[in-house]
Amino acid sequence: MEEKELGKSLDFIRTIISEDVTSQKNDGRVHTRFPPEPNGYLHLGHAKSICLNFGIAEEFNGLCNLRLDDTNPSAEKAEYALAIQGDLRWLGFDWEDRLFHASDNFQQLYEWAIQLIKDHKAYVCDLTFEEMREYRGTLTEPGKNSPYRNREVSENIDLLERMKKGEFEEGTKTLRVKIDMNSPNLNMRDPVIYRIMHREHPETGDKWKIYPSYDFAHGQSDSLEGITHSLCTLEFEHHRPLYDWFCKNLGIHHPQQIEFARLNLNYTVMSKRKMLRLVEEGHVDGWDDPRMATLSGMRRRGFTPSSIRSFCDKVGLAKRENIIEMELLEFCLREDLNKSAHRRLGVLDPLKVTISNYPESKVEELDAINNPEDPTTGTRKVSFSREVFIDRNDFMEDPPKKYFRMAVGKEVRLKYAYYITCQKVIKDEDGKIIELICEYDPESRGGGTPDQRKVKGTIQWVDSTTAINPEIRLYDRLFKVPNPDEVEEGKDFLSNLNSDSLTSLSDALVEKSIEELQAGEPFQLERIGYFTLDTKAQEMGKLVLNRSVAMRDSWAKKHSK
RNA sequence: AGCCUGGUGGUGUAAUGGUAGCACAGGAGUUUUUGGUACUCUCAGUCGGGGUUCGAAUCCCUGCCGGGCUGCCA
Repeated sequence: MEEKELGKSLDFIRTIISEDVTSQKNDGRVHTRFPPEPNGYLHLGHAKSICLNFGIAEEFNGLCNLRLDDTNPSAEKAEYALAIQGDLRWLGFDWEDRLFHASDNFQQLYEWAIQLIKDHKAYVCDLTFEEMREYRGTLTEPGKNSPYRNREVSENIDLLERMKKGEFEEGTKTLRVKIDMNSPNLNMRDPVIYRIMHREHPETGDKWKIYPSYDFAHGQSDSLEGITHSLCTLEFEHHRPLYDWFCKNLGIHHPQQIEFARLNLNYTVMSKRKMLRLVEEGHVDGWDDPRMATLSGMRRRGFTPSSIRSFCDKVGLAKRENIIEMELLEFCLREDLNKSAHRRLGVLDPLKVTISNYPESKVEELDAINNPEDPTTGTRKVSFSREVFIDRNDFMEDPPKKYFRMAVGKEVRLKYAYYITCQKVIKDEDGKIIELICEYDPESRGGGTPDQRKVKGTIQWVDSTTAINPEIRLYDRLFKVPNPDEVEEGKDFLSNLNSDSLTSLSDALVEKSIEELQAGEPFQLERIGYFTLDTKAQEMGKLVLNRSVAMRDSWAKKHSK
């Protein structure tokens, strides 16, 4: 990652941090953290937070921790914790030996709860869910104090200890903190800081029967880890007064919470809840479906870590709600892959071309450039013979004016091979074109002629004697509309699903060298797009190509209007 | 409804009282053995209304619009 250049304008968070460093707040130290809850897979929205937290740490010579925010064992699993670390490493970030869990602090949090009780600032409450809701008041009306609010310190301690031991049923008691039932901020109306949960925890097993809430664990974990700037998304804004309240009343190191707007991408969904529905109801192939905005899905689709980091850098950072256009993501991928991906030849919809003046049994090896953007990658051999295949849409019987590709009587270049001219079109009984009879110019070997004559069209092809036939999957946006949440009365986001988001091609032909590639390794099929081999298919011994993103196509764009 | 928060081209983001800039998208062109890439040019914006000021995207007032909050989720 490159350093932020001095003099470049900083976003509002970096501005705050840089001022703090200048004023020697926290002794000029910068320490951030990325704190996912291990209850699902990481997605692009997390990537924004990851790049922010790790990026800032690096730019300010600080540190960034990974913390698993595991305060609620009902949905959290070790499997997720592992996947999170894998995705993070894949993205290219390193937390060294600083992997922490909120659960590492359960004992300390418990002691702090006792301290709050002794300070008359916390109490055990017997109100049920329903009662508590009634007592809380509403957005416009104040709440009223719980009848249990003034229990004796000793009784509170006794009750909390028994809650901890598991003497009470779930939902029968909570530990609440005594703040202000009249506060306009509902989070301050005596929030619950411990609830009873008779549940195994992935880290602490059955040791605890009570678990701290997010509000009671997050700021304190930040504090214990020596975090200086606690960056989170906007919906935690109303929790900041609570965050501050705990640090102040516990008298502990007080990190600064700063909120930023979360990332939204059009034509997709970015919440765990909605993604979970897509997975559970079978609308996609799993969390790592290549159409999903999860990091695992994007990895399988063929996104590179650096393209995602570049994207996160470009989306900017502010407090206003935003919906980023998919085009920016695609741009970042193409920008990266154009420079790094090797080129290969393939045709999605093969059309046979017989070169009538090419010797029957001759097969020759031609040189093809691996990457014109990087000459050091050299060339490879591709075979050529009398019978090759081109893409069906590279031929037209009645071409429009500026059509540069093949048509009867027109000369085109087969890339890296020869100039050919179509003489004749062969059709089946239904009138479908099944073969083109062409003649080649032996002088044009390699794609150029001694007389330097120009051909406007250059098309890709594959040789019939060596081509292989993998399955090719093309992906489109998952939803038909930019904002899937915009729905008619009575419908939900699933009604906006794009039923054509996956297209599988079975007839495609590609050059043989592709079977030697590793899953995940990006390559370009010239003029078609960037691809990678599907991981899951490769594990099963099948060759499946996922298209990561199509090439920009200004011709198609113009002619679709 | 109350509280909090935010409004800059189509999208996103800068400018912190002094030339409204950058990127993506869109349009036009040059180069090209990818209708790709690269390069050039171009379109397009301060939510409305008042005020303060020599000067306002920026400060004040007011209206409008968006988002968040009534979990023992995070």
